[in-house]
Amino acid sequence: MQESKTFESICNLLRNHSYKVTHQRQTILQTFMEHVDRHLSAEEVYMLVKHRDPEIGLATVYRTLDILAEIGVLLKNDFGDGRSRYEFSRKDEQHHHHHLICLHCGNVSEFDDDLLESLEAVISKRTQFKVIDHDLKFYGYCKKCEEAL
Amino acid sequence: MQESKTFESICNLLRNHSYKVTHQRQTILQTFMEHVDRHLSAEEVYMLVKHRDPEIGLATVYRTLDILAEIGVLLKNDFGDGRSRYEFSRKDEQHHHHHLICLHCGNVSEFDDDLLESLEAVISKRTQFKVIDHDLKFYGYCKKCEEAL
DNA sequence: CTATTATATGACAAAGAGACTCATTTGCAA
DNA sequence: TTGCAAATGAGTCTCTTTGTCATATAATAG
Ligand SMILES: [Mn+2]
Ligand SMILES: [Mn+2]
Ligand SMILES: [Zn+2]
Ligand SMILES: [Zn+2]
Repeated sequence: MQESKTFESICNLLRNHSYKVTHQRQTILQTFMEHVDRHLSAEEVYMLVKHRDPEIGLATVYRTLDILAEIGVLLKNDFGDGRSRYEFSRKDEQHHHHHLICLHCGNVSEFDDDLLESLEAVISKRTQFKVIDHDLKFYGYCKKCEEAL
Repeated sequence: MQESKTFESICNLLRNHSYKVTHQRQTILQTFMEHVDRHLSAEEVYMLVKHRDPEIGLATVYRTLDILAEIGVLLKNDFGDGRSRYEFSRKDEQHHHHHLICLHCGNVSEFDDDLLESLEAVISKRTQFKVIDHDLKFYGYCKKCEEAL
């Protein structure tokens, strides 16, 4: 049974992993939940969070994002811009979506597809490599930038 | 007509892009050609190069690798270990291979497949995104590590 | 072959993301 | 309410990569 990721369920998830549900972690989580569709960096989260509670430190943001990724609430991405970017992990996706990264404006959009599952099987069969996960990114130009050129 | 990537042809490629063929660039290139199958970081190249010419500076290695990637001689990869890794670009591959990264020992192996070409076409059709390039990595365990666990 | 000059180089400093340190604070279980 | 392990914030530190600049050197013209 797949538990839906409400604020409360995530707090419980923290407790189940014996992490304390601190005021700071709640604020960071709440802030993140208001930007479900975005791919935020630690610094960006820090800025958003500071608006709600200026006392929170950057190190705490880094630590909290790490923990949320570790317990499966967030996904940590690397889009090649020199900083990690986090997004809310959808409750209903067994294997995650792919990313379309615009080489001009940096905008990140998404693409769903399960073709990679079969490719993982091919790899495990053809090579001696046991595949656990994959990461697929497409680089190109978004509609807006393509039209502007 | 595909020119084969000999040492001389790459020197000419540098000249054609109005880059000077300096002693340092030749040494770095020669060193790289002795490790065709590896995915070297700038620091690793620096160490190998220092053996042949201890006078070469790290900044020059960084700059040279950048240039060689820019003119298509090298490919710049990010395997998530916090540093860029370069490899010789094969003359005969229109679209590059994928990488299998071991989560235990960090070893990188390769996998050839052209399934992604068709996926790029699907994306360009289904979304408004103009795909230029892609990057596919698989994470898991290499034969050696899988057996040892 | 020599002079000219734009480019390249090496040493060093600096930037930027993120991890580490440690004194102080706080969640939470007893 | 108390006790204490865990968490926090401020600052320091590490590491990769880029920037600066005085000096050196390919490439080119004469
Ligand atoms: Mn996403
Ligand atoms: Mn490779
Ligand atoms: Zn764009
Ligand atoms: Zn391994």
